[in-house]
Amino acid sequence: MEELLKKYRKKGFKLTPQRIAILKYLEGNTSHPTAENIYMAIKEKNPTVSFSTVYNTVESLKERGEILEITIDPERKHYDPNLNPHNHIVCTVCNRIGDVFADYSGVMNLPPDVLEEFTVTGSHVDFYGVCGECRD
Amino acid sequence: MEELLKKYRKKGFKLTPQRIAILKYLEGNTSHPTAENIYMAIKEKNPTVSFSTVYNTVESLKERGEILEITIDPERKHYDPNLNPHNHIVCTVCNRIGDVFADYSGVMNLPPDVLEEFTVTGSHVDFYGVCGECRD
DNA sequence: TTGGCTGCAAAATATTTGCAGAACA
DNA sequence: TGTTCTGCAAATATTTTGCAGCCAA
Repeated sequence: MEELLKKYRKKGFKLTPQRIAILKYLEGNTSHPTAENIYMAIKEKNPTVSFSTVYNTVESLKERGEILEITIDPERKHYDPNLNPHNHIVCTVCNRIGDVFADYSGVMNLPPDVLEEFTVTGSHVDFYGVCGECRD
Repeated sequence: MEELLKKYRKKGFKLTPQRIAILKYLEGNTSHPTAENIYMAIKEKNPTVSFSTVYNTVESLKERGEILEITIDPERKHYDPNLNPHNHIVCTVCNRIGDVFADYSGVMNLPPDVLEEFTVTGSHVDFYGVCGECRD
């Protein structure tokens, strides 16, 4: 845990109690939380934390490349602290997001007309489905 | 053009002047417009159209499977009248969305743990890049 | 005729921002 | 000590909704 804080201190990321709560919540978190999820989870132990601080902090972490913004749910942004290349599957009923660890790097072959118009920097493969809990 | 209206009439989709304007604007449109784009484009010739009507109509068209909602831009929803299987590439500078016509159906191979937890219904491959105009 | 659509306005939801005070480095 | 962060509140942006009147079928 101290490892985590040391890492951010070293990078010049100012550590306030609110930020520490956010970082601890995100560390190893695979639930792909929204800003509201983070806010709710943190509020329990840190009642004074504000929504602005959560938004400001995730924005800051996103800019520093410490977390990823996931654009798979049209209703709101989700965040993912797992920087290892992986993909996502979203339940079309409850919007829960799961991880998919598989290599789809082969899909980088693009038609010439696209390569002419765009300098391609990356790709995402997203999956859609229905999760076990929603199958009933 | 009359083909277009006939098609919707046949499906029991009530055709008002506002809806006709929206359908004509979307027909063959490859610009992946947002609700605002549609509203702005239509307002010129149809000054009384309201934002609600645009939202209601695209929602209705989406439910009927006549257009697709694109979730590639975290800031807003885009719509695509092209129902043929294809993918998208988004410019990370100006958010412009381009079409990618290529077959990536091979990516449907998912790890067993995911297949156990989800009934997979589909996949999307999205690309990120910088478009010609933003390269300067 | 009538059920569905429109437009207005208001509400709901998500996110951003200005600013004065607080606090980390 | 100074720069950055926090919290509040207000602003902004996107989308949805209630409802009275309208109109396509």
